[in-house]
Amino acid sequence: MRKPCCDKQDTNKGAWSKQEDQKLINYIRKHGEGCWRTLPQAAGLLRCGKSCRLRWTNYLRPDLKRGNFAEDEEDLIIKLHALLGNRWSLIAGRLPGRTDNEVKNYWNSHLRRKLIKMGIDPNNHRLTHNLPRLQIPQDSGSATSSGGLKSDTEPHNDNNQQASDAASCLEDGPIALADLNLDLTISFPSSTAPNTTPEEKQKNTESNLSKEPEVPAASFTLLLFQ
DNA sequence: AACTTGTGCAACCGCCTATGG
DNA sequence: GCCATAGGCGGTTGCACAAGT
Repeated sequence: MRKPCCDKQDTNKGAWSKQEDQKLINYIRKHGEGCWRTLPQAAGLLRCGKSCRLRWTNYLRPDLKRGNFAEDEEDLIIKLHALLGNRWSLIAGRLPGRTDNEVKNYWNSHLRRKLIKMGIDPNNHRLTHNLPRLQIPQDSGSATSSGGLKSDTEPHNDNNQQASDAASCLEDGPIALADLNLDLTISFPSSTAPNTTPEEKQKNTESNLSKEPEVPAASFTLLLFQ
């Protein structure tokens, strides 16, 4: 039913060459972003529009930071992930110069492991029952779980001192998250009924967020750290 | 030196949503 | 309201390189 986004047999795949990059940069400098479907032909590229968009947004955009993530960026990613789950584009939206792909990769390759090492389940940001090294999950669903804010109750393991720096905001578990939720609920106009449950509030908050990604990063961050 | 395993990252795929006719 | 299309998103893959044996 749906047509492919491009004629696959006429397009290049795989890594981009310098010439291709240059063509794309030149074209976008001249004509700006947009109309990705027709862009490849107009720019003289044998790529599909999606590929061009991805290359531009993830790699060629001039405002990209690149390089290692700073500690405060790490913290912010962890906090936002606890709040938003795998909504990488939303998370990346709060990190100037970072792309969703970059954040996602960094999470999967660094932060997930880091949390696991500290004995924190990266999916729900709660302390795990056992000592970390005894239960490194093979996969834990490959971060497929939607959200990461499951409401399964988990006793707080007071003996586990390892959950510190990066996860410090989550030391109090659900309580800390609830505070964050409250802040966010206040920050966005919402039709939420006064006596909605925390879960409902969370849901509403999330849907507001996904509908209004243009909320200024600064105000969001401020609220987040209040 | 050769091989294996692990890691990081760019890119692709398929699905979902928004939009316009 | 329905349909087609473009754009966007998250999950996954594949490759290059590093580290370990």
